[in-house]
Amino acid sequence: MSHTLGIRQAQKQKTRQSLLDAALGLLEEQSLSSLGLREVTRAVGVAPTAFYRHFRSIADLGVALVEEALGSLHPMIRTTVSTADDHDQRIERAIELIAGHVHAYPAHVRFIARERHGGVQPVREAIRDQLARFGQEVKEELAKDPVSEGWSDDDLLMLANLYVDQMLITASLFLEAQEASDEERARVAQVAQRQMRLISTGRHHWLD
Amino acid sequence: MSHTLGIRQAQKQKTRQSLLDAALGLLEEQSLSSLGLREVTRAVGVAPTAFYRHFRSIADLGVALVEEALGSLHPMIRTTVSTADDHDQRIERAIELIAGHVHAYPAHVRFIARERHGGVQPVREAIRDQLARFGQEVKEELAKDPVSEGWSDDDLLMLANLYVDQMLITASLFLEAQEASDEERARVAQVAQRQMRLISTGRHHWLD
DNA sequence: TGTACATCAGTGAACGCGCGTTCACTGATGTAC
DNA sequence: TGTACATCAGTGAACGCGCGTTCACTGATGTAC
Repeated sequence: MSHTLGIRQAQKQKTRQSLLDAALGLLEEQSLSSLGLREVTRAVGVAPTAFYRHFRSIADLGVALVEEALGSLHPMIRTTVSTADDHDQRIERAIELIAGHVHAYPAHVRFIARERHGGVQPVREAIRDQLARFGQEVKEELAKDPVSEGWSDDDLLMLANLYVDQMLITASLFLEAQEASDEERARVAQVAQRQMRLISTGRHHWLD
Repeated sequence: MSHTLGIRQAQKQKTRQSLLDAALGLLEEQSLSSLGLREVTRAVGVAPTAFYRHFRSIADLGVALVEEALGSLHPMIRTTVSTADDHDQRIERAIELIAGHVHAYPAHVRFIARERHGGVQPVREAIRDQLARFGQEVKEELAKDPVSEGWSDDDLLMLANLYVDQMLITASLFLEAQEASDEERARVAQVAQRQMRLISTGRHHWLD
């Protein structure tokens, strides 16, 4: 049978998760650097001092949120880049995947977009590290594609990071379009698709 | 002769500018949404209440900072995009211009990168509006280029916004590289140049 | 299974502090004659 | 040029409030026998 946590551990994890969830909710309308510890505990319904049983500080909680928001995305990104479809179909599915993710986890996406250049250094660094990993992973998948024959390692990474940044921009545009109409969302998808296609066109003629 | 402000008006503008400068300095290490009014007035050396003679709120000051940071950039961007050089030279000069701007106004650049997705809505909107203007202006300049023959208006704007986003990403990378070595800055410049060139390559083959 | 002790997640009072905003004020600058 | 009044940028005291952090605590859960 699977390892079962003790009652105490299970309850602790539950409270910790509540703190993360509450913080994420409160961050829809402010930045991490202005989020208060008491604000978070109040939202959860525990004493302010309980916070310290789980995190050293708000910055520490922020780093945990980065892991929660990006940690599980690595396999998803790998498969999306590597699937053996036609190139245009691959782009289309990538955009759909981003739209779906933004729809399912809008608060996480907003958090990453906001704190990527935000005022809390450890959180910025955690995001930068995760994005660098994405870049490496996309590069590795791109390297397997026959189109990449003759490409230098530097150029593959350059292209991979271009794709990663483009994904983030697209996610942030979908986020803005969330509260708008279906038409607006479709428009965002179409523009994002054509930008990706233009980059892809550049890729195919890079060594001309 | 030019219009001279009264002593009172001149002094008022000076204090206002001091508030903006002090705020920008304090924002190197935090976000606007956590910046305090008293913090700003303390840094300037005026009473907290003096703040209200110039701005309704910190958000209001933030909007003024957006104008200061981006307002004067419009002509600069137009000339950079439109100059009649060789395409590769144009890219090289654009990257140099960004590097120079980041070096001359690091705090302004950091402010825009940070608050573009930050926690203060009016500021986010002001930045979005300015960037949309940049997009339009770049589009208009691109339209004059013979390479754009046969392009739809939508596609021109799509490309223009791709360039604008790429400029911001590059600026933000230069900012991170500011405190690092010359080599690091050169590496950023090289990667940025090749990304721009790849986009440019896609542009030349878009209608193939 | 029952008992005696250890652990530790969450409590609640207390602290000193800086916050944003109000208000009536002052005194230098501006204006009308 | 001089005078008398108006304007208004900046002041300083006061307010109520929520903040982060400390501390000794409680009582349910865990562990050893």
